[in-house]
Amino acid sequence: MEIHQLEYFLAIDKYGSFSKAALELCVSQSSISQQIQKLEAEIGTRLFIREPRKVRLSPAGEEFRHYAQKIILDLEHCADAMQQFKQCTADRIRIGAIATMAYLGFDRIIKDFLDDIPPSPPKSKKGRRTTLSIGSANPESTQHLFPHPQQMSRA
Amino acid sequence: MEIHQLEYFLAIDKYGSFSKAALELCVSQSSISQQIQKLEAEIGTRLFIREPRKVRLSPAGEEFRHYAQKIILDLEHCADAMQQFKQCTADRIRIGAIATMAYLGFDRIIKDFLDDIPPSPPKSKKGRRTTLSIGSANPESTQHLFPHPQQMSRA
DNA sequence: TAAAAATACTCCATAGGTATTTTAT
DNA sequence: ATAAAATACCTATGGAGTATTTTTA
Repeated sequence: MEIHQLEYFLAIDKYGSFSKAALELCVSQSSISQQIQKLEAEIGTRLFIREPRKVRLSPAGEEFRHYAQKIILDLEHCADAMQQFKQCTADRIRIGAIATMAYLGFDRIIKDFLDDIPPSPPKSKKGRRTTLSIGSANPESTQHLFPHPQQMSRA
Repeated sequence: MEIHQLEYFLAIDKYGSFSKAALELCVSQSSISQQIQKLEAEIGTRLFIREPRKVRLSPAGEEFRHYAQKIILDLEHCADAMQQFKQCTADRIRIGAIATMAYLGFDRIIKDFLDDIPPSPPKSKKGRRTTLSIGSANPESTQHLFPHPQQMSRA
């Protein structure tokens, strides 16, 4: 039994459809189908009754839903509770895109986003500042809009 | 976050050691180490404080344990609850072993086990009976101690 | 210096993808 | 005839293994 199988199960129940659930979860209908079959094989019975236009829960599925919801909810609570301990050892996110994206204002969107979030505290020697660079795959032509301190010229 | 990571986490907490947990779980110490690092990376903080002779929970780990136990317990309850729906579409288990195993009475052990469990109901046409065959990899020399009905001679 | 964890690789099982077929009204 | 699930087949991510190195009381 896997967490993603529980998530797939709940999404199918929510939409009454394997394909709708696939769209919602951004995975293929085939993957959903395979994972549910695997889950059903492990449990030893069908969880869904397949009808031509929709799927509904079998009695076993009804029972299973109860647990699936509880477990997924607990996982969320767990993730929430752990937030307070999260240590932001800031690293760099590199976003690659064709030049047209900058022309369309993609850089502006990112800069505005960065302006919205609180600046990371420049405390520890290991900690890094949030920075933003826009450039091409060729490092030479990269414009460092918000260069790391070490990379800034001493001018 | 994965279920096996929660299980690894709890085993380490139980034994105060990555290696002991690995033994208990029948996986390598390396796998335990990797999975815990992955989990810690996802959560954003260390769950264990590594000391030379033992590991203990960090404050985040203490908090995490609470959730991990709850989730694993729910998963067990779920599995238990689903037992009642299990449809035993009996299939065949093939156990391969060197000839010496039969000499040592392995076949007897299995036969005694089968005698202990209730016979599967020979109801549906798809249902199969529990059977036991002892033989070599060469099908010709296989002794069918409990052959399938179809395979029995008509004598 | 000796234990235990971390790391560097290698392998392979399997989740997920695309394309197609089956199924049931 | 059609919409949806199942299946066949392929790819690639990542879990697990072995061997080795690092760590610290």
